[in-house]
Amino acid sequence: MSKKLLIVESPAKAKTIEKYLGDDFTVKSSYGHIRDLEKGNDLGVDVNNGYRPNYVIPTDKLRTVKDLRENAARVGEVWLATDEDREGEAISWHLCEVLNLDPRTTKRIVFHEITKPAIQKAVLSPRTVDMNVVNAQQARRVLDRLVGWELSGLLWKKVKGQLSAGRVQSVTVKLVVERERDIQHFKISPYFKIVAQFFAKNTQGKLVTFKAESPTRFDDEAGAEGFLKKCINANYTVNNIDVRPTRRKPAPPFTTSTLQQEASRKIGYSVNRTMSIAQKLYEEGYITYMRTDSTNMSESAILAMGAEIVKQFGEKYHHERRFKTKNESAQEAHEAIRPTYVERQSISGNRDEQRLYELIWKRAMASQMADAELEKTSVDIAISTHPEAKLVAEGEVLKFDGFLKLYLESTDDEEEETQVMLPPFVKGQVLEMDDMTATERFTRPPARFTEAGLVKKLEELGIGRPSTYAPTISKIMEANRGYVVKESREGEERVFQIITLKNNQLTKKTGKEITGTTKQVLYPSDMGMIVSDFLDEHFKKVMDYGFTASVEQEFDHIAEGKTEWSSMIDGFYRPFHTDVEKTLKEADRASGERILGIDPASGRTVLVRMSSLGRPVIQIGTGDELIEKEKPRYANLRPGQSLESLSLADALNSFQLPRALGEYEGEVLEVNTGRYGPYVKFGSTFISLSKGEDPFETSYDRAVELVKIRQEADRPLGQFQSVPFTKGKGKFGPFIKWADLYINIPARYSFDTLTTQQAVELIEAKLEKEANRYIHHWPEDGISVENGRWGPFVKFGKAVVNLPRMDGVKMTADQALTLTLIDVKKIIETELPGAFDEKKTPAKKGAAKKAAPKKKK
DNA sequence: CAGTGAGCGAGCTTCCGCTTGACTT
Repeated sequence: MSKKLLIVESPAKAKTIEKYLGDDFTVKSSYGHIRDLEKGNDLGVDVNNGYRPNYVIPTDKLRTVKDLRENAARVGEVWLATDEDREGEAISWHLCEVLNLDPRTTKRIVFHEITKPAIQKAVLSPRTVDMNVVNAQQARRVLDRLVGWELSGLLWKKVKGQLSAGRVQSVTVKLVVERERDIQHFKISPYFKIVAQFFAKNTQGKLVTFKAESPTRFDDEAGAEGFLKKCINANYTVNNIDVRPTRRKPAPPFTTSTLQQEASRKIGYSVNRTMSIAQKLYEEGYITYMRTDSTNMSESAILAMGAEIVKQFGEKYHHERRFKTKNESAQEAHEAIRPTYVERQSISGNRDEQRLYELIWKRAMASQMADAELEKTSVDIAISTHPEAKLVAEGEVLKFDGFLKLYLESTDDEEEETQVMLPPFVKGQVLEMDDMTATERFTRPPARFTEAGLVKKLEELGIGRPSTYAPTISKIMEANRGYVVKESREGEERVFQIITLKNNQLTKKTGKEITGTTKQVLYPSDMGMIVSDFLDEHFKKVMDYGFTASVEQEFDHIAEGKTEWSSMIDGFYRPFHTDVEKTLKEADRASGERILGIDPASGRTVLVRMSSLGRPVIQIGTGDELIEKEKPRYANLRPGQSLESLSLADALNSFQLPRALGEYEGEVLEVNTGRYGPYVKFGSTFISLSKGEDPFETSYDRAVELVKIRQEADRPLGQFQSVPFTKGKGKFGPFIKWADLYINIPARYSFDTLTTQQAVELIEAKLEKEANRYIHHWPEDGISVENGRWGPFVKFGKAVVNLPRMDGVKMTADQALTLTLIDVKKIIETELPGAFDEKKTPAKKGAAKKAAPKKKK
């Protein structure tokens, strides 16, 4: 009975595989990597000694490793079944190192799909760890550390502390910066397009209208007007009819990147949201693994989908397809993202989960369905008075829907034309025109990236991996040192000309439209631009979009055993490190400073720059202009302004704050902007302006309105247990404040007309819930066992302690009820050793525990 | 919470890629 231990990367996978393998194997998970380069003050790599890596087990992996060691000791043999890609091979090798296994003899198996036949087959042909592939991973890891650590360290000295740089994140930021500049420098030019509206009879003999457009466009109004003038008193005849059958093919099933794009376009999810919902679906067993670069599906899945399509739609709709992954950097360790059981058309779960699942199901099914067949019609219309010109009407008819029955891939282009059906025509047919218009249009600058659009670009460039797309996007948008911000901005009004020809009369008018409106798109911050420019100037090679692709090729050579990994790293590192040293010595601090001109009032220099706090600032007066001990005047940038594009006039405008608005009820009213955004000051009370409100525009009336709202909110609504309560609107929506308690007001109540009676009900309900929160409560010990979102947990002062698991399973509330104070103290003692030794207050313990992981390197 | 921002300058920060659970508004 020599049982075997099989180690995979994902616990969800472990569960499934254990089911397929039967009693011979125990299957455990490594939860990804188990060792990493040491994270100290040095590089964690010995650059003077063949780049020897210093690997350690991170503290949060100690438990996993301990568990694996115990399991390994219990069995006769350990098998490694980590993913078949560079990282997976390395994890297997690290497991050998940590579990004292010989990599030359330890059995290593791989599967690209988690199906019973695939796994049973894999077990029959084990191999051993491929050290060449492991070395390619070590090279990847070491290179990323050297680049990341040295560039970040340089930024701390030349720009600001806390900043980060790396092979992936820095070019990602550069993409956003360059796109923004392309947009800023784009020259919008107007043109006129000509569209005529005609009448014709449809197949039922009913008169309908259709549109035809001139293929020629005009650069100016005179040209467009000339065209229309020429059409006065013209006759229009059908000159040529071109009918062309076309086909459309379904897109391949989802990879991580395409899932993120479509979930963003079709249901508006951020990449993070998509991934966390997909993770949930995966853990529930509804879909295959969600971090993949492959469009391949298992044979059994292809068969099952075929059967389902035939069953639901008939044989005609079925077309078996196998998709080749186009992306060169793909490592294809997993399948495409597909439903595990195609018969399951919908799932239980919350709305988000259902919508994402439905998207995945449809996309996978559609990929095995027949082409859609269309008929495209193009009709040329001759103009009697204008023989060298023509108008063209285009239409499209769907002859057979095929895969479109289920799924149509979206595009980023907003101006997606919907299908137009044309009436039937015969050659020579005379058409009656309703009107013809020349409308002024404008060339459009490239669009800013959405999160998912940026992921798409990264994938095209081979930068980053499926598991890192979402974290990379989050990284560059991090709150305090964001290089990139996601924002929606309002557009501007634009006037355009319209010339109409109707009843042989020309008329002109102007129209208005809003242009440049954006929704949840990525803008570079000032810091993003400064850092990106700095790195680009001094590290051309690393900042080149092709850098990752070229080092990937070198990693491939290592994996094939053609190159020794440390010599590859040496070839990169020597010149790179020289550049770092040189930049450190020679480069100026990067502050993005720009002189805007002279302040007419004082005659002093006006400039913008990044302050040492990492905030952009406008400054008046510098160096010699200031008299002794005098400080320059400072002002902040307003939302939407940037260091790079701020004008002198806008800069001077910002010095209008603080602005006195007058008096109200004998108190001074003033508007200003502070650390927490713009506010109105009323005597000694501060009232924040609502989001997007411009302090430069705030009127006296608006300020009084805000004061009144505040006074209203502060007026007690009533009393409960002789303690007054008030209502207000906060970060998390409307609330009632009673004593120290904040109680959310649910949407079913009307905030404005909330009665005292209703408020009391809400307070009572909250108190009731608070009471139920505790499973045990020992206030004198500062200990409680409470019901949390993830089940029961122990609270010790401010510290949170998890209850021990039984075979990895969490304790239920009922089980927690049986715990005594002694039991709970023991649990705390194990988790927080020495918690009861000294005479420290529980609160201090909590603080100490929180600080601990940071200090321990 | 509410007008900072050089100047003097301790000691801190950081990478990419695998994974999940984290934790108590």
